[in-house]
Amino acid sequence: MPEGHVTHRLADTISADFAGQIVTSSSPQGRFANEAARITGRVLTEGEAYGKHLFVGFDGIDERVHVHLGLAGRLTFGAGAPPAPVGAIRWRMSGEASYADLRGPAACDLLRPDEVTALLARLGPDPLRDDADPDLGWQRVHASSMSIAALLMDQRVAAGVGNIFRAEVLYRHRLDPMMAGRLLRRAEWDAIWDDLVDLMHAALAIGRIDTVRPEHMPEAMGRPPRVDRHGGEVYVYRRTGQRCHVCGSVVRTAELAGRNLFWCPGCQRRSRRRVLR
DNA sequence: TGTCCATGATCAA
DNA sequence: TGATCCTGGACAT
Repeated sequence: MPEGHVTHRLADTISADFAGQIVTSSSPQGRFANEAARITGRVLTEGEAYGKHLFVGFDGIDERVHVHLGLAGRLTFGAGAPPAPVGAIRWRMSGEASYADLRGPAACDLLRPDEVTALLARLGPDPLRDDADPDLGWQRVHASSMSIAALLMDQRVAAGVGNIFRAEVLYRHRLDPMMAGRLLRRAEWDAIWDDLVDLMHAALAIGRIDTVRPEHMPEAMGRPPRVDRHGGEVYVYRRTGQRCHVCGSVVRTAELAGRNLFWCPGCQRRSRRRVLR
């Protein structure tokens, strides 16, 4: 259940809980058994995240563990010695005082440095990383006739952005999701990028995605709190059929490239700008 | 107990 | 565009 802030948070937790410690590594489910065995007895150096990809390094071995949670994956932590495995645990790692369990990842591999390099070459700038260059994202957006909604899900445009940040950032900038990328102005992209940097850092710090501005928060508008199951206050994500907090229009949804897209037809108008169908 | 669904991405056609 | 993979939670039966 991850967008980029989750992966970065996990990387930070791994570093905080295990860095400098000799770890024990296993694969109760079995599919990562050979690789996991090579980790046991090594000192963990650090966890690091690029977009939705998580890397874990160890002393004395060039390869790094690479994890991508996909839709279903989750990485959880516990204190003390690990209990008997419950469910399908692909990778279990334990340190001096805690353990981590990985379930259902889309990817869990041991990658050589050249493989890591190749993987990172497929990623665009990550709003959560200081080394990100938003111009690389702009180049793709500016050159594309695809919708801005589709482009924001492209990890080469902005690594770590997922369905929630996509929907919410488009809402916050009042953009029609189906507007072609090439019709976006540079200033609009820069504003989107800056907003992603802010929103994703806030989500990283808080551990949930909040995108609603103070003046639109339920308390400020005299309404009861409305926190989505994902854990945050949002404008349109998964609010199909409910009224927009700002203009009162009914929030809509449509499937786009196999994912649910949410938007407010009142605030995100098909404006004077030409848009895709 | 079963089905559908999810903050994702890849692959074949 | 559709099928597929991964796991577990929500919901229906």
